[in-house]
Amino acid sequence: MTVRVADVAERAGVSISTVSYVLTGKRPISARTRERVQRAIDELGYRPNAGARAIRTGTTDIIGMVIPVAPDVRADIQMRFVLAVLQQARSYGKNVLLLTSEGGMDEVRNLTTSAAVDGLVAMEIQVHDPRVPVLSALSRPAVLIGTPADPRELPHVDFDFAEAGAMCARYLLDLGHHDIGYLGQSQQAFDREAGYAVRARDGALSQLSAAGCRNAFAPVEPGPAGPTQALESLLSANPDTTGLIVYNEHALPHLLRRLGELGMRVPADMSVVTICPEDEATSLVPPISGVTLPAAELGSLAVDQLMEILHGEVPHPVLLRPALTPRGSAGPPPRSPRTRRRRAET
Amino acid sequence: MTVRVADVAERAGVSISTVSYVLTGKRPISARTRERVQRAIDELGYRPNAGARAIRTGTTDIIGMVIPVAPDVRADIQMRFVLAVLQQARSYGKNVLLLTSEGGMDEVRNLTTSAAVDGLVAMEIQVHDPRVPVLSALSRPAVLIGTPADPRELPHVDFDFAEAGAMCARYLLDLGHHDIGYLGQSQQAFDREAGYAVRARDGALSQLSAAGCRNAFAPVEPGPAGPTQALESLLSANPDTTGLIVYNEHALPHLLRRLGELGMRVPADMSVVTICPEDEATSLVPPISGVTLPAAELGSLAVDQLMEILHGEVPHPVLLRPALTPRGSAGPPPRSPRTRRRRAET
DNA sequence: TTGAAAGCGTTACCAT
DNA sequence: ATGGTAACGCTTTCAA
Repeated sequence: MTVRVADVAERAGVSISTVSYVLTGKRPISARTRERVQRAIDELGYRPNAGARAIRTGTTDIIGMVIPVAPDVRADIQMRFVLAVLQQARSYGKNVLLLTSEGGMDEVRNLTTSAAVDGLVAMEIQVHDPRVPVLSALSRPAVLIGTPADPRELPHVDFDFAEAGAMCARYLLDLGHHDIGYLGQSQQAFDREAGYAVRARDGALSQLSAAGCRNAFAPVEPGPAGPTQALESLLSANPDTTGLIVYNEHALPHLLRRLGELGMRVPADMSVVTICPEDEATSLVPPISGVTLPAAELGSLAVDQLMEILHGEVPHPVLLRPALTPRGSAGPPPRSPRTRRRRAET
Repeated sequence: MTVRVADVAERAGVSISTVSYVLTGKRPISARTRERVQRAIDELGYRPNAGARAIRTGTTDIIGMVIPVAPDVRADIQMRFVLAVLQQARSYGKNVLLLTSEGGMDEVRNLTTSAAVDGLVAMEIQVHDPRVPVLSALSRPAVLIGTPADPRELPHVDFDFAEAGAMCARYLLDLGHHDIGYLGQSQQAFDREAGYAVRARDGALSQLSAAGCRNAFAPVEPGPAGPTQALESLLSANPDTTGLIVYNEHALPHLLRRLGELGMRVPADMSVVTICPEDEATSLVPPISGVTLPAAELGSLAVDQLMEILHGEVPHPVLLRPALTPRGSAGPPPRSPRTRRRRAET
């Protein structure tokens, strides 16, 4: 039924170990022998048994990817990370086992202790993440996508969300805006201190405060009403708001619709900048200026870093620098705020 | 370094086999012995080595999930299937290895032949899918999410997309519409004959034709312009169109915005029904009536079916029946088509 | 109710 | 350049 090395060896007329060495390439084999073995392998359709190999080498060529299933995490954003990790893993000949951290880290611990995975990549890291101490106590390396409070705790790759937020703020400030609102992730995300959510907000708000400018912040709840409510909250805190920083992919379409309903044109009456993946920003009407979230790159780098560690190297921490791409959704503030408000209220 | 059964046995003062039997529960163990062994396991933090177990039992407790990476497949829809499969697999104590079928099925074949997975779930099945013969030739069972041309080829679970399309059509027909357009998936999806895309469209269009009603079809390309162009194409084919069937999640927000720009109110001037996951439909403004796509249920059922097969049972094919939920986005057609068109053209 | 020992299919050390 | 064989950690048959 199942083809083993012994079958290949017999057919090729060589010893078992020779077949193994042909497979691993760990010692020189004469061209003729290799060719004969290869033919036997092809003819028999032989593939080395994964379990047997794992037990000998202590390696499974499987990377575990720990994803949370928080209901407020946008599935498509999450999928970008997963696909990037998957693709990069495959480029190293590794496979990806998908793991949920809901219901505790027991499953992750089990799979690691049972040597089912060579290493781990974990995403959606919180500033004080209870999973981080668990991960660093494991016998296999783990790389975080995101930065925990103590950055020395585990190797990680991240995007400079604080600078991304600050960059959005400076962009609007440089355009002459003085009344700027920040629409962020859901309250839940802030409650659990999701790194990206808090750092982007703090980066933006501290930049705005430093410029002595009036500013307000509102989280955006999931659901169609969330963006509308959040916008309302910002406008009632400061009716003269002329610029919005939006870091919430779900919010953007609803926000733009709502602005339209209020008679506010983008960017004539309201400037909008965002932090989100490039294609999300360009697929909106109008396209939204902003900082590109390099989801795929982060996933890819996390795998690179894990592979370095597995090869015994000491990885360099990675913090990707943001860049802002203008797409025409932000301009100078309107001359007369009152005019704008009056029109909006009609 | 690594804790083995022998360590547990020694600590508990029993034999290796006793420890193993405590673990597998395959033979009666006295309460006292079991307790002692369990304590030793806990104290040592022992977990059975996955590779060693796999080599003995011929089972890895890993399910492979084959996903395509077609650029026109909505990532968030795909993620629903993946998460559902993941969650259901875990309820059986199984783990999920994520596999891409881009670049051929070699990887899938390798992992199966090397006994790395116990079985497979494959999604995004095309009517004539080159992956299906590969999957049915494997030594491990595979369950499809979707129906191939020859349904006997492999076990599968599916949603009755033809009936879903027909149901949308009948709903609009019953409301009195006679001029109905169908906005479908991307041309790519139709080119590769993605099961859901072609069956939903054919189900809807044949129902419309049977009712002797004028109808038109347009695929919707990805990108912000796609929905607008598709709508234009439908309206130029039949300017009197009063009802739209939309099976393209990406299209809905842009479509609604465009209808607004054209001065067409939903449902007063244009009725809209859709096939999509429930939360997508309810998170739109206005909420869109339509058939709920049971993505999570399909993923879950696929795993159930795979588990049945792995337990030696013969699975029953599953074809979920659609149901239409009214949400107010469809109503009777406007009295005078001309009036509507004139207003729209202003 | 428990123990001893024979494999499972591979890799890699020690030979030749 | 190639071959024999011990070992990896576990499950399970055979014995007691």
